[in-house]
Amino acid sequence: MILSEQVNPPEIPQDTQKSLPIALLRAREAVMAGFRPVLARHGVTEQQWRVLRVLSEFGEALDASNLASRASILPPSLTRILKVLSERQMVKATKDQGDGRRVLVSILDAGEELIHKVAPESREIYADLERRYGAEKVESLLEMLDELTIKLAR
Amino acid sequence: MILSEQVNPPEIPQDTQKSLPIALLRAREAVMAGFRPVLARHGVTEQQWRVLRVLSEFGEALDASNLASRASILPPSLTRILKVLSERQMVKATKDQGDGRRVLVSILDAGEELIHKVAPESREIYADLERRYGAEKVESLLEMLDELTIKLAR
DNA sequence: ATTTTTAAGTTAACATGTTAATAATCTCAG
DNA sequence: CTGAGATTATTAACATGTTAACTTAAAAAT
Repeated sequence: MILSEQVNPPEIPQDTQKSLPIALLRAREAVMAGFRPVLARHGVTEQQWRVLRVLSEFGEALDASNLASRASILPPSLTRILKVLSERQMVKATKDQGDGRRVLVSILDAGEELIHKVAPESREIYADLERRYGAEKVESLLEMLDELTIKLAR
Repeated sequence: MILSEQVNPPEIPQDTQKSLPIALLRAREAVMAGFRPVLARHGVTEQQWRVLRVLSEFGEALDASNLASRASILPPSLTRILKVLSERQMVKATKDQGDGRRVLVSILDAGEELIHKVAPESREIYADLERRYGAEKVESLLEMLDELTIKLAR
């Protein structure tokens, strides 16, 4: 046995965890871990869910760019997602009259139904999160994240 | 001109932005927007960079599970990433003697070189972030994110 | 010692992220 | 009115995320 043998490697990768991008990624994963099963049980992905939610909350048709921006999804991804959601009769995409480039997307009944079915469970997950982490802290964290996003958006 | 014409749609999707997962996603995107170009200029993706960084900081070989966990990358993704990094001679993967299931990954010279070339620019980006958002706030945000991650990890 | 169970990685299949190129349409200067 | 330039959406190509199935090897049980 050699005395100068190094000690066991540290369990905590200090520097790596001090990275803001990774901390954001891990936090997001931790939050979504509770939420994803609910969506999976209803047969939709997280991104499909975001698209439906934005459309439902906005209340009327949205063009693709706007929709992509609000749902934080890149245009190429949105194109594919809309293909799936259209086949499932959850949304409808039509060409804009007056501007042939734009595609107007609106939510259909099947989409609204899904929203209404998932919403209660979703609220429950969120409530549990606030119980565990603290509702005020959630609010505070949201503000800090928004501020960071805004200050870096240039 | 019709007077009852609706006003322009609001720029700010209130409800949608109150979602923690989306806020985390947007913040992460805002941070990475400054960082990604640096990595792209050096020919690596964000995830490849994370793998190299973990290996470099750890200082010795890591088995795949451990590496995946520390880099916040899922095992299937890691398998593919290691294939690429191995071809580029940036890492080396060998079977563990004594446990034939484990794969031990270590960083090679080309990998360390990349780290040393990118690190200065990386620090610069991070410094700029702290200038814009505030170094104390970054610290505070990191703590809150870590706490959230821990409290949800069950 | 053989069987059973666990554990570690990989592969498969599909969805999305990411960047660049392309297609289609609109705008506007000339 | 026309053609250059800008805008919107799609397509392409590759990388990663995500879950499940599968393979191999180690550990535990009988």
